[in-house]
Amino acid sequence: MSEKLLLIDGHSIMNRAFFGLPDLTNSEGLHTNAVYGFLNMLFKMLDEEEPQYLTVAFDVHAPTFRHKMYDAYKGTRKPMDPSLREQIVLMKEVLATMGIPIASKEGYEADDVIGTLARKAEEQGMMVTVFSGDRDLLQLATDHVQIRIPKTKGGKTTIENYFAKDVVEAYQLRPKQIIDLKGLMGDSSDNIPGLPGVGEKTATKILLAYETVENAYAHVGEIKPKKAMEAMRDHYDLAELSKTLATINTDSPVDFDQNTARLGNLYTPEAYECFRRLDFKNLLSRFDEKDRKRELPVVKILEDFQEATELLERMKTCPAMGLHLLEDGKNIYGLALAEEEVYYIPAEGFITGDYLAGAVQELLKGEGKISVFALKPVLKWAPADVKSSWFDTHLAAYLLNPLKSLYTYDDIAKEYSGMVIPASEELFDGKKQPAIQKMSSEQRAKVAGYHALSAMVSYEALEAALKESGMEDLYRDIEMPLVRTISDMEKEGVLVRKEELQSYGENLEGRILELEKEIYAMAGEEFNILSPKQLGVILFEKMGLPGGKKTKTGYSTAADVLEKLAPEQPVVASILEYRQLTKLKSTYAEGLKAYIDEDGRIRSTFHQTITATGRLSSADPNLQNIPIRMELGRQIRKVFVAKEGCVLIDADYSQIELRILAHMSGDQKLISAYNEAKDIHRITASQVFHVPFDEVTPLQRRNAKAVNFGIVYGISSFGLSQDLDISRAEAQEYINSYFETYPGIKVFLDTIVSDAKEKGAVTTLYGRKRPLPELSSGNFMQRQFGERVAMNAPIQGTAADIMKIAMNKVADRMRQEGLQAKLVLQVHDEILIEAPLEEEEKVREIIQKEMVHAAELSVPLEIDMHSGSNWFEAH
DNA sequence: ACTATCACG
DNA sequence: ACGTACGTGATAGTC
Repeated sequence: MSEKLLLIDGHSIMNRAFFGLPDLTNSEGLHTNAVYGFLNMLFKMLDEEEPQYLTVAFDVHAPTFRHKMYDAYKGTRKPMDPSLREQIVLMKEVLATMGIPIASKEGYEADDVIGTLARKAEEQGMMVTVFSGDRDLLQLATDHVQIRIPKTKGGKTTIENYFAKDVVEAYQLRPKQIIDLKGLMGDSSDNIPGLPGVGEKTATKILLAYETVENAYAHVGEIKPKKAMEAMRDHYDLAELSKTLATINTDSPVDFDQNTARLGNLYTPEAYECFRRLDFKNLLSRFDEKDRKRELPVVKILEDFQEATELLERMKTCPAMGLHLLEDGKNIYGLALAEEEVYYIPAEGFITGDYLAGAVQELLKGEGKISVFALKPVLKWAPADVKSSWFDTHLAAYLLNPLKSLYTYDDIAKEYSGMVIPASEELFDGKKQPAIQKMSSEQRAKVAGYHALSAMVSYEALEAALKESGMEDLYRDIEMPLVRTISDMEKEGVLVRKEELQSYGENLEGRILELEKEIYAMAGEEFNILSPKQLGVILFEKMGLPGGKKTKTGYSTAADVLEKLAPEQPVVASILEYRQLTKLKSTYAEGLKAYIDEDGRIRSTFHQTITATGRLSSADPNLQNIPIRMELGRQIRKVFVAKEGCVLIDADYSQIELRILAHMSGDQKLISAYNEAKDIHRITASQVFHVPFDEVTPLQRRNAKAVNFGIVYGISSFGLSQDLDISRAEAQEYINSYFETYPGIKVFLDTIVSDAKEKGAVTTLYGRKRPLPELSSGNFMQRQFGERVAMNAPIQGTAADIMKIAMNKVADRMRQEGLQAKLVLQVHDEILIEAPLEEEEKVREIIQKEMVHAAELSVPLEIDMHSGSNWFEAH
């Protein structure tokens, strides 16, 4: 095996970190995000590449005056952000403490230094990995030189890897032709002009035909797209210049010296002190030889009763442990505990599931730190008040990055401790995890043991990261206690009248068959009405309706489209009703029936780690989308009932998001509006359209309401125009006059967006963060989307925070005051409680007080509250 | 596995 | 010139 050199493009990687991470500062107020990001990526590369040699290249001067020729010619070069400039100085100091060599050369760019070192190392028979964010460097790729480029997509960073063959695969061009490519298409981020009107597609086509810029010019008359031909003919000097600018000099006066570059011990006392001073707490664990080098422990299976009980006894006083209960909601199959070693106790023989549940309950009483991958299932078996010595790694990882679709024990361990633990797929041969009953005992031990191990090794770094990003209080005071609240709520479930649900479905069936016949008759043939494809053919081809294409695959048959297209067509009305009824039947009547437990209750799962904004989500079944807007659908709510002797109490916040907007923006006019009037949409209409409050027309109120919603969603004239079915210009006028009326809102939204661009994330009142990778996208649409998300997420997220606080308070008080009443559902701004009749009054007082005072804003929080024997009545 | 549609806040 | 309102989950159809 040949030795390997890792070459890092210092500026490029720091630049990415600087713009990609929130603005971190240490206790002295020093900005550290770029340094921190660089170090994280450096360590990741070292772990993956395991090189013997390492060098970081920098330009001599910051900012780099690369491409002087062109800068002089164009006179545009943004000066470097002073904070980044300072961090580059700091970075070099940090690297020095770790003994990592820095390469740079007066008069040459870092690219040239990297190119030269890569070539020389390759000539010495080494493998080379170049790590940079700059695609220019692809020209350096060979069979032995790999270029690795980090790429952020959907919030997570992946790395693209290019040997020469990979460049060919991705670009259809040899690495050297990347220079020609830039020569033709330019590179705005590098101030390379390129030819006007020539983009990647055209440039590639030209190079596939002519190999090089020079040869293409020699055949300039033959160049295919006429525009490109003219550009080449008239601006060849630009192409030549661009090519020169894009060329990396692999013959600059630097030498690769094995002795200097050899990788020694990075974890020096000086580096430790330096990391500590910079508050890089979660990087400090790398200095601990034991943690860093620690190999994957074997999971010890304790089948012997004596051994198992001894372990459980000993663990009661363990200062810190990872714990994982292997269960599926019905049975407990085993318990894993991790400290120095990892143990698994199967529920077999004398050790029953109940015994293990009792053991967990005892362990939870201990003083030591207990870290779990997911607390909720543990609390279902062992209910208890959440203690501050407990830690849920899954929940913490979600707060730190709520955009991931999945949080797995192996990912968390890798990211927050560096330990590589086999993923679940590895244990099950690439397949998804089977039911626990179907696992072998070794598999059970590993699944449980690895979860416990991951929790054990990850919690310190997670805790430090939460603190660093200002989410410690959110985690401790809101999210962790909420685990208990949700656990209890899920366990309780909501009572459903199965027979009534059944007959509701049967009633629908009759009308559905009727509609089906009608539609077939009008269409002149039988077809599948629910197939957009078949329906499209019938409506737009056979029946000749004015069909506008809309979706990727064909005609859109969405309800709003059909309504606009043919409001008078009876077949359209029938189709829409058919859709509505089949939806009610399949999703609600039949769908829900399948979830009714033995005791007549439905137990949904409320996920705490799904949404980007901090809301809960409900699944299996989803009880947060039970119909209400249409009368027929709304009837379904009558089957959700209170049990004998109880009543359902429903309470929902009144316009909580708009109130939060009023508070966060501080707009005096909106704040006073809330302190004065009951009907906010009416008062908005009155102020925006300049009419007396009592003379607001229903249409004006409707429009004002739509604008209010739009503001919360991250207003756009297009969206508003779609919603109100008006022209974009009209929508824009509404928006303009709204902002004139409430100037504070405009300032607030503008500030949020510019803040978000600077920090790469937005924050709720309670510190919850929503990263915004979309804002740095090269795609205009994506950026536009990012701006709307930036406006919406703090508002929606703060509402979610407040509701979570309220739920905790309500549940706590009901429990503490010895009431039987229980939370049974949450629907974002609404909670549903089942209470014994004799507790109704007391519970209503609790709900009123705790929901309204969950937060003290500059406008009052108000709720609507109703009781009834079923959900229909109570809402 | 993906798309289109539609239920909710 | 682009083509969008923000956040979810379930179902049926299609590939």
